[in-house]
Amino acid sequence: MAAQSTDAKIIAAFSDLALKYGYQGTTTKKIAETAGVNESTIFRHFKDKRTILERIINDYLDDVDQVGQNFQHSGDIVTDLQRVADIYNEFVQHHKVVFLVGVRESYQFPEVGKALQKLPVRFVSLVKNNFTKMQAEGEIRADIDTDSEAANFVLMNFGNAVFTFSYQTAKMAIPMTSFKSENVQAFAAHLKTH
Amino acid sequence: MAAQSTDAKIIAAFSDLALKYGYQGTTTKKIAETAGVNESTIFRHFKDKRTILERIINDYLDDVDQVGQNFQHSGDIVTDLQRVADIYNEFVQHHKVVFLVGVRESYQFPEVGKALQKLPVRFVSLVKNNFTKMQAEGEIRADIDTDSEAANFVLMNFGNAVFTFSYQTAKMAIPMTSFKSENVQAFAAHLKTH
DNA sequence: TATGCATGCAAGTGCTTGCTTGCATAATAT
DNA sequence: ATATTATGCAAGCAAGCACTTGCATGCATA
Repeated sequence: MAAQSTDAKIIAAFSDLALKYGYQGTTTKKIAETAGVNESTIFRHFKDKRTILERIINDYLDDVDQVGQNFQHSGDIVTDLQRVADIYNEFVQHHKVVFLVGVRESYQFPEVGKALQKLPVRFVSLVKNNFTKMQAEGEIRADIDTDSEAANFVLMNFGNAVFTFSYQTAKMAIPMTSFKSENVQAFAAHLKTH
Repeated sequence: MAAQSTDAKIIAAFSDLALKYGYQGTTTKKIAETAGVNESTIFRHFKDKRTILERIINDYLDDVDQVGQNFQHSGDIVTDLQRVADIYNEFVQHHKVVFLVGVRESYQFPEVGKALQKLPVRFVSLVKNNFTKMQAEGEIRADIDTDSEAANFVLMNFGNAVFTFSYQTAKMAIPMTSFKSENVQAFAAHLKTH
């Protein structure tokens, strides 16, 4: 294990705790314990607690405008939507602190709420463009409303992500492999030209 | 406006604030101000802050096992799913405090998390039963996987509910009328026998 | 060897939180 | 009329919070 910088240790501890207890429930004392660092050290590295979150948000902001940018259009609707679901899921997992704080505590962090809004916007347009292309190719039906379908698909992925985080302890969450092979597959099959 | 009992005023104030600021962000001082009641009065009516929430959870629990019980099967898939979406939405609106605290702060309230899990379970089975019946009637396709379709529909409604609450200030939320006439309609149309 | 930097440690500060207490007052029920 | 009940009010308490400060210590660099 590579030696972690103090900054990194603090951010890792903060992230761990924020997932479990939320931002408000994450105290600087607990961050210090978890990071194996003195509490005062935290404030030598970060002006205040909020600044730790802001650093994490900045990482997210660096990524969000590029997500799905290198998406590979396969020509098959099922494959494509499964890829999109994967990209969405990986992005959310990678930025789960921002995602969860945004969903849970955006009333405290308008900035996080605003930042998070970019996600559905980007994915809806990604999916919608894909649908339009596939309609032209004759892969999917011409008579569908691409706006509604794209919104539905993103809502489904969003719902699944929130559901997974909220209920992961309860074994109710759908494993990603099943979500793709069953749920996404079922959704995609309906769009296919027949 | 009918004179509200002190209990009711406190619960109403708590609910208002919990929606805006979450449970942790709802202080007894603010509850008192909002309810127009002295802070000490709160503790004469409720053992502690948590008990206020518990009262609200009990109301939810009284309802959740009966939701959708009097659902009227119309025979038309679009109509039926629109009705289900309505029932889901009304239930969530009516119990939004439990819904939101459950989504946001279930790590603090395992009881709320557990209580909330009943919702998707109930709706999935409601929708699935409906699908099975409609397949027998020839209204919807026989070759669909009713489990996946029901899960997708509930995920979509859940996602939309969370999304609406999180982003209602940002004008990004989908109005319920559009959600029904466009999103639900698109979903349902795919299931129909052709 | 000397200098600077990052950290630990211990103490503490001011604020907010949930919650309590004792007493005065007014309305309500008997 | 008397007793009971509900409330307001003011003060306060213990705990937890984010954050600060001063000093000692070790480590790396010059």
